[in-house]
Amino acid sequence: MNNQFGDRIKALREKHSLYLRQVAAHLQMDTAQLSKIEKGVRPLKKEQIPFIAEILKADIEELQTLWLADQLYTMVQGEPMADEALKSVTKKLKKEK
Amino acid sequence: MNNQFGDRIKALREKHSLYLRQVAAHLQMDTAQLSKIEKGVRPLKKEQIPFIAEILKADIEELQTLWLADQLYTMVQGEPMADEALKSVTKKLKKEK
DNA sequence: CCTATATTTGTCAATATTTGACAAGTCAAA
DNA sequence: TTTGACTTGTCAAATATTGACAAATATAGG
Repeated sequence: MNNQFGDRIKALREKHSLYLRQVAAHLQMDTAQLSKIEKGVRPLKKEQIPFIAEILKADIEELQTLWLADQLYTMVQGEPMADEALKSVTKKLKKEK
Repeated sequence: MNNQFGDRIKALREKHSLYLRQVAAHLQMDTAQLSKIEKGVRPLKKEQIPFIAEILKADIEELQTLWLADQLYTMVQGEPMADEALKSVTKKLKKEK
């Protein structure tokens, strides 16, 4: 499966005993939307990560990583050359730094 | 920059002394479109990779890799957690095999 | 069982994005 | 200065995404 981000924010929300309603309000969306985000049915907007990190008292970078990883995984899954491509991108990033 | 795929198919096309017109016809698109694809302005459809590989006598897997790498790079560029996310996806792929 | 509240799922119009097609432009060689 | 190759710009049509709401389901307390 492939919803690390959603699973994580759901776990954090429950850990803090918050209702969808409360978190959703903080993000200015309705509970239905947030529910779908937790389930991985819909994506959260990148710009909203800091807000959700704030209310869940989570590390922004952790959530950014999970969020990106989900996107990348969706893109490479089932691709025969996934490994090669990932390696190539990693290498290219290193060079640029 | 970020157009390995386009650069490669352009180089191959020139190596074989083919006109845009000829390659485009084989892909059932017009030359303007293919020109943009070579320049990286527009993406080639994934399903078309085998066709372009055929006419350019290229290795399908090579082109698939470049194509995917371009997509991935576009997705991670400028992201602070790009490295972490790439590593995590690579790891996840390994586990699944 | 009934009721209340939380969550999930379905739907759909509005909005945004991508695509395909064509016109018009530049450029280089003859 | 004409011709052919390539590039760029534009725009309507096709697709995809989003936001909002209604309805269904799940869960807990009386």
